Amino acid sequence: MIDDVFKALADPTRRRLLDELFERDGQTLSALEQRLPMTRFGVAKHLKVLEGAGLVTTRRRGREKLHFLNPVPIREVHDRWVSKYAEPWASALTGLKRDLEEEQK
Amino acid sequence: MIDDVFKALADPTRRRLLDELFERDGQTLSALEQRLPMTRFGVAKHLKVLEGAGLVTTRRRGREKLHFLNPVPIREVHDRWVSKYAEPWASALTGLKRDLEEEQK
DNA sequence: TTGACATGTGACCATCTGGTCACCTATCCT
DNA sequence: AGGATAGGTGACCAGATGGTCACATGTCAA
Repeated sequence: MIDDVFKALADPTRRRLLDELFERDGQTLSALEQRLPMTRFGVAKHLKVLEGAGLVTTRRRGREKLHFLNPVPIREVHDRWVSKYAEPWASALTGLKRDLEEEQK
Repeated sequence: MIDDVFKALADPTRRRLLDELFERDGQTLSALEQRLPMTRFGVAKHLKVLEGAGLVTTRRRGREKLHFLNPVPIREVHDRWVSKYAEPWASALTGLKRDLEEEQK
C-alpha cells in the first residue's frame, strides 16, 4: 500500500498531475491532457496509477470523469516515514547549509 | 535532483537499507548484505542509487566502505513537496479517519 | 608473500514501465 | 436518429530496472 504511494510519486508526470489538481481540483481527463505533452492515453494511465495509490479519487458526471486530489496517503507517508528521517536534526543541517550559502554571497 | 530522490525512495529494498542505516549508521556493504535477501551485487547497486540521490554518503576505511545516512534530501522533499500536500487540511482528514475507525470498535 | 577478505566492473537476462495507437462504448446535443 | 464528444481496452514497442554472475582490484594479516 505505502509502496504504491512511493511508486506513484516516483514519476515526474504524476507529480505534475497532482500539482495540476492541487491548482484546480476536479478536472477531467481531457482538461488535464491539454496541459501535458502527452496523449490522452498516457495521461489516463498515470491517473490510473494515482488512483490505485489512493492519491486521486474520481467521480463520474455524465460522460466526464472528474479527478480529485486525496492528500491522505501523502499525509501517511509524511507521518510514518518521511518525518522519521526529516526530523529533527536534519532541520539543523539544512539551517546550517542555508547559513553557509548565505555566507558565500 | 529531486526526481532522483523520489525514484530512489520508490524501491522497498532501498527504503529498507535506509532503515538499516537509521538503526545503525556507518555499516559496510557486507554487513548490510547479511540482513537482506539478496546478493552483495544487488545491495551494492541499490546503495549506488541511494548515494547518487544524496541519501547516503560513504567513507572508506581500508578495504571497507562505510555508509552513512544523509537526511538532507528527504528534508528537502519534505519541505518543498510533501508538506505542501500533507498540510494543513489533510491532518483534519486523518484525524477524522482515525475517529471513524475508533467508532467501528 | 600469500591467501583470505571487502569491494568494484561489465555483461547478461527477465520483467516492469512509459508511451502510443486502433478500436470500442457511453453520453450529449440538435 | 446520428454526429460529435469523453472516456476505456488491449496490443504493442523501446527503454529502464532489479537482480545475478564471472572476473578483477585493492587491502589486511600471518
